[in-house]
Formats: sequence, structure tokens, C-alpha cells
Amino acid sequence: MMTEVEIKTASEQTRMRLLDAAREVFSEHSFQGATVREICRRAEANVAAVNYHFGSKDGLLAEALNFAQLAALQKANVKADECPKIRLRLFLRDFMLMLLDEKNPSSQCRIMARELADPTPALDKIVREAIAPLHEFLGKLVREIVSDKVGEAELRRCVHSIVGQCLFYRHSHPVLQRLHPKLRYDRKEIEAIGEHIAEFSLAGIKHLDKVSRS
Amino acid sequence: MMTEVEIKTASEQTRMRLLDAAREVFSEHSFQGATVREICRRAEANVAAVNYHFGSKDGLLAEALNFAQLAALQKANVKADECPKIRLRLFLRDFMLMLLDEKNPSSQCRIMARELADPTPALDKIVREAIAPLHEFLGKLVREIVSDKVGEAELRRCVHSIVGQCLFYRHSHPVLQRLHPKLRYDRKEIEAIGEHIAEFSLAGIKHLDKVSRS
Amino acid sequence: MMTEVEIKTASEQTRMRLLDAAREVFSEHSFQGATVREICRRAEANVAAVNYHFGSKDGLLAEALNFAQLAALQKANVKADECPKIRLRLFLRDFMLMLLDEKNPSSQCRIMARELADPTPALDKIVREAIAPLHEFLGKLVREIVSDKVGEAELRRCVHSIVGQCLFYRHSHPVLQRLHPKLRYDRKEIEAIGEHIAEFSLAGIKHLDKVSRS
Amino acid sequence: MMTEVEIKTASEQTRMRLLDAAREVFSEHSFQGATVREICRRAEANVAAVNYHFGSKDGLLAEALNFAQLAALQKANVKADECPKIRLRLFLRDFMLMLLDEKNPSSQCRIMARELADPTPALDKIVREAIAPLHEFLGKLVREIVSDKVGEAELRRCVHSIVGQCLFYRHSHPVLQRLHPKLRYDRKEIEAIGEHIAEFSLAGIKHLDKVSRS
DNA sequence: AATGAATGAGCCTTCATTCAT
DNA sequence: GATGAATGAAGGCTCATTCAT
Repeated sequence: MMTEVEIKTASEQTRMRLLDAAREVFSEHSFQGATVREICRRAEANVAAVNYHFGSKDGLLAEALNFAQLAALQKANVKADECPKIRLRLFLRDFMLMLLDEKNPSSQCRIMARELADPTPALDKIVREAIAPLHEFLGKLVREIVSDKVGEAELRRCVHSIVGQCLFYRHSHPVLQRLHPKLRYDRKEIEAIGEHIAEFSLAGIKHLDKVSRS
Repeated sequence: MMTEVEIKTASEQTRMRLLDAAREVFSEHSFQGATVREICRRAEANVAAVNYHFGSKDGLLAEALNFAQLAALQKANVKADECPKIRLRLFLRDFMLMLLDEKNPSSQCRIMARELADPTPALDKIVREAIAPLHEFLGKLVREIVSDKVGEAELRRCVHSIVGQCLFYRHSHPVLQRLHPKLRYDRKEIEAIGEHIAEFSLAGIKHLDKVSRS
Repeated sequence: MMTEVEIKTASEQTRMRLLDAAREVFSEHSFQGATVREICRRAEANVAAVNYHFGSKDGLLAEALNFAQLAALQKANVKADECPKIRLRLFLRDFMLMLLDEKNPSSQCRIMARELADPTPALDKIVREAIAPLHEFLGKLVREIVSDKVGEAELRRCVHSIVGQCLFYRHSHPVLQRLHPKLRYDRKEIEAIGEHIAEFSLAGIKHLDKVSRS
Repeated sequence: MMTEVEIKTASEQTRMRLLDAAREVFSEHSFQGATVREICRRAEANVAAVNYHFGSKDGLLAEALNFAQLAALQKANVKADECPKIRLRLFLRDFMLMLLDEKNPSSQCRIMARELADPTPALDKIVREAIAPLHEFLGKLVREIVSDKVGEAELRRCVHSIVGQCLFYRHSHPVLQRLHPKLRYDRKEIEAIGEHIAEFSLAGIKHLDKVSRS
């Protein structure tokens, strides 16, 4: 005899498997390129399961996106009692690991990175729940580093410069593979990239700060 | 009375209209998302016209991509008898105008930016003919700025940082529109962005150069 | 109230209707000439049904072909405890009924006869599962009639002569209709044809046997 | 300056090349399987040439068919002052060479053999101009061998048996290639086949004659 | 007269979705 | 509640044919 919890879980298990499979497939192909059938096949579920559980392919994407890890990263970073430069370094290392490390189970950021360019019904949610907070977080962090003389527009561009560098490695992955076939994104390489972006960006930020003051 | 040139082009006009429409549609949707029918509709041509003129949708993409303008930019830049820093500034301004200015008829870079993440049969061509030369060009330019102490890997990452910042504005356009609805990419704004990327990157490059020397 | 068998078949009915319609259409037109739409129309099924149930048009042909009846004929013939000549007569009568009798639901042989000349992906299967066994069967039967003096090549040609005569009536049906518009293939006529082929062939075989011995 | 004859020939040459190419392609693929483009490609003519010269694909087939060689064969055979049995042997040898010898430029019979089963607008012409005369010719030839006791129906079946054996080798060529991959239709093999059909058929005919007399 | 360009109907197939159980 | 079966719109592409020169 099954307990109610077990029954719930049994019913929830398919749901979970679908979400996992969806994250996998959406991060490999684009939203358009992914097919409901492939997702259901990997989740060992019926073709109709997606529509049954999530209403539509769009609904599945919306639910598959869960930015808890990204939010946790920011939260943890804010708590860290370090100077802002060190916190930027730490954040960039973790963020790049999240974006590039295949072993990292959090593929939401990889999906997010894919969908940026191709407006999906889910894009509004992505922007609202993940990207806007991320930009805000980075904006505050940079603001801690620079003086008030740096204008909002310039500050925003600094954030864009940082985010742009990070996303580039994820977004242009197929290109980089062709340009440098030997390159492997192991943990060491990813950390080196994070470190590079931090150094590069901190120098850029400081320079712009200095220019603004004068 | 038609001139000889006009007669020649008369038979080429459909071809041109198809290429123009293709560039439009490919840069709006992804390669997968674009449909031959939509392209033909805009080109006021028959559905079969694409296959007649270009063999296939793939063939159309391959022909629609023409990196002449990007190559010209690099060529002109190399000829400029300026110091490398100024040349980087100039290049970034022109490159951003190419990527962002809607009035700029060269949408190839916009298409290119789209296809980076989603390997298409045409990606190899894009990498070979446009991206590899671009990276090589920027690598040489950065090398002129830094000392030999900076290793190849670090130099490559500097190029990635520059390209990443540039592509971000094109690639994340739908996102940025949602984040900052008021922002308009007029010529002045685009030039400011180019200037920002130049300042930001030059500072980053110089910093990494200094670190390498020590 | 449905029996269990009916329930089982209920979900298979569309499949069966598709197979029946396919056999009909494939035997009327060639594989190339037949269209999935026409098959689905006759089966009162959706255009996508063929791909859903059989993967492709090729897959449908492969499944539509089922040589059970032809194999059964050979099996039953082998068991018959008669002299080989009588068994040849019996086989030819049944084979011609299979090929020509419109009332005979086994249209596989009619499809088979169509595809012989126009290699289809399914031809290999047809040859392997139907034609090769048929030729082997007839080869053995003829061998029982003739002495060992008759060489393999000659024996094979005897089989070809028999099969050629049989297929002619099926294959050249449209021609024969035009040549002899009054002729109807009722059961009596078909049996007369089978009897003719048997007499004609037995005489040919015996003659070649005699020639080989001398 | 071109002479009128040369002009005519120049104009006729494309026509001829189209007919040659059509015969080639029609005998390789079926009428449906053959494409106008492929024919024009081989004839080094424009895609529109077929419709220009022959009105349609159907018209091309109708004109491509020319049974002169087959008719000549029959005519020559009738003139031969031999006994009917020898004339049957001769005819079968030449007919098989016409059907099977790739070096034989007369591909009409090969086309004819293809189209028998798939009613084409051209089939009526084929039957009228080639098949009916052929059957009549063979009917007369067989009649010379047998007594008046043999009925018309039986005589007709004898003709069918002969034609069926001959066409089998052409029609089932793809099958025979799979059954006996080593077999090659060189001149020697073709003549052996013709000889076999003659011996086999003569024995069949004589037997049926004897049966009818009794 | 003769052709490169263009046409549109139709092909097989794939897709997200809905239906009947 | 959950699923195998079925749907129909749309996809890229091929074809014989026609058009404009």
C-alpha cells in the first residue's frame, strides 16, 4: 500500500524527469531546435506528458527555468565580508563555472544564454527573474568600487562589459571549438577565464573611474 | 532604354531581392526559425525561387553571408598609419556601427552573431572566412600594444574580452530592450559604446601587460 | 460489448487499414507513383499516420510486404506426397491464382511483381524473403524431375523460364488487356493458364533433360 | 554562311540529342522516375527544350519510342528461307540481344519493357506499333510449327510463354543481379539464354501440339 | 527560334498539440 | 490521472511546365 507522499512523489517524478530532460535538451539545442518528443524520450515519458503537465512547450520552458542557483550565488556573495574587488573575483569564478562546467547540474544559465537573442514567450520571465537582478547585483558591486562621479550610463556599460565577456564563452562555444580545437574547458581553464575577466574588468573599471574623476 | 548594366542586373534582381530578404529574415529569426516561404514572400518571389537560385536553404545562407565589409574594415585599419591604440578605437567604433546601426545595410554581422551558438552547415564558412580573420586581426593589434611577455593564452583571452563585449550588444539586444526600454541605438549612443569598449579594453590590456612583465 | 480481441485490434485497425490501402495503391501504381496522401485517403487516416505507424513511406512498403501466403504455398507443396510433376502443376495453379485472382486478398505478390524492375530500398528485403526462397523452391522441384546431368546454369534457366511465364501475366496485364480486350481472368481462365504453363514447362524441362543426357 | 541543310541539322541536332538522352534515361529509370532535367542535362540542352520540341514529357516518350529495329528483325526473319523452328531460334537470339546487350544502341525495347506495367499515355502507341505486331509475328511463327488442331487460345498462351521468358530477363534484371551477383550478361551469356528459351519453348510447343492432336 | 528564369502544385516528413479512452 | 493514437498545419524541396525575352 502506498502512502500519500509516495503517490505524490510517483506523480511528481515524471514531472521532475521532464524538467530535467527539458533543461538538458533546451541547453543543447535552442528552444526552437528542441523537440517535445526528444524531451519526452529522455524523460521516458509519453509524448503527451509535456502538454499534460505544463500545458505547452512554452510552459515547460517557463517552469524549467529556475534561477535559484544564480540567486544563491548573488546572495552568498553579498554576505561575504570582503572588499568588492575580491567579491567580484569570486562571483566571476562561480558564474563562469556555472556557465561552462558541464559537470555543473545547473543548466538554467546555459538555457538562458541561448534564448537571449531569440525572443521567446519565456524571455520576459527570464529578464525579470534572472537578468535584471543579475545586472542590478553587478551594478551595485561596481558602484562599490567606483566613485559617485561615474555616471549611470557609464556604470551600466561596465556591467555590460562584464556580462558580455562572460556570456561570450558560453554563447560562442561552437565557434571557439572551431577556432581552437585543442582547448578544453576543464575546471582549471574555467577558473583561469574567470580570473582573466576579473583582472581585465577591474582594470577597465578603475580606469573609467579615474577618467570620470578628472 | 536600358543600359547594358541594367540588362545584366535585370536577371539578377530576383537573386538580389532574395539575398536581401534572406539577410533580413535570418537576422530576425535564427536559421532554423527563418522559413523559405517568408523569405520568398518578402522578396516577392516564388517558393521555388530559393532552390532554383541557391540550391537549398543552406546554400542561400552561405551566399547571403558576405564579409566584404568586415574585411574592408580590417584592411583599412591596418593601412591607417596610427598607433595601435588609436587603431583599436577606430576599429571598435566602426565595428559597433556595423553591428548595431540599423541604417547600415550590412546585416551579415547580425546574421553571423545569431548563428554562433547554433551550429549550421554554414558555420564552418563563417568561422573560416569571417571570425578567424577577425580574431587574428585583433590578436595582432593587441600584440602591438603589449610586450612579448604576455603569453598566447592571455592574449587570446584579451581578444575574447573585446569581441565578447561587442557581440553582447547585438546578441542581447532583445534583453537590453527590456532592461532599458528608453535606450535607443542612435549613432551617438553607438559611438559612445564603441568608445567605452575601447577605453575599458585598453585599460584591461595594459593592466595584464604590466602584470605579465612583473 | 467488446471482446478482448476486438479491443486489441481496435487500436490496430488504423494500422491494418493503412496496410491494406498501401497494398492496394502500391499494386496499382509503382512505389514511386504511389503517394502517401492517396494511401491515407483510402485508409481514412491522416497524412501523418503513415509516418507515425511506419516511420516512412519506405517503412510502410516493407511492412506491407508479407510473404506468408507465398511461403505457405511452398511449404504445403513440399509436404504433398506426390510426384514432382504433379506438385509443379499444383504449385503453378495456386501461384497464378495468387498473382491474378482479384478476389485473392494477397496483393503482396502483385506489389512484388511491380517493384522488380525499379530498385526500391525494399527490394533487398523482397529478394531475400520472397524471391530467393521461391527460386530455391522451384530449383529443387525441377531438380527432382531432371537427372544430375543437367548443369546448374541450365537448371537455373528452367526456373527463370517458369517464373518468367508466370510473372508475364501479372506484369503485362495492362498490355494484355489492350491486346485482348475480351479476355477476363476468372478462376477458370487462371487455372487454364496455370495448366498451360505447367504443360509447357514440363515439356521444356524434359527436353533439356534428354539433351543433357545424350 | 550556313547552308539550309546545315541550319536544319543544327536545329535537328538538339532534337536528336534529346531523343537519345531520353531513351537512355527512360530505360534506366521508369517513365515516372526519369526527370526532364536529367534528360536535358545529358543532351546538353535547356530545361525548356523538351517542352519546346515535344510539347511535354509524354510527347517526348512517344517520339523516343521507335520500333524500327524490332520491326526490321521481324521482317528479316520472315524473309529468311528457313524452317520455322530455325527462324524462332534466330529471332530469339536477336531479340534477347536487343533486350539485354548494353552495347546495342536500340534501347526502345528496354523502355517498352519498363512501361508495360504502368499505363502511360504512350502505352497505347507501344501496344499498337510494337507489341501487337510482335505477338502477331510470333503467333504466325508458332502456327507454322503446330497443326491446326491447336486452338487460338492455346496458341496465344504459347506466344505469351515465349514473350514472358524473354521479358523476364530484362524486367527482373535488378532481382537477378541480387540473386546471382556473379552473373554477367556478355554476348555469350545472352546467346545461351536465347538458345535456352528456344529449346525450352519448342519442346513446349511440340508437346502441346501432340496433346491437341490426340 | 530558343532559352534562362520563374511558377505553383505536389511530394514526404516533422512538429506541437489534442482526442478518446 | 495519464497515455497511445491521431491530427493538421507547416516545413524544405522537386517537378514538369510556362513565361518573357
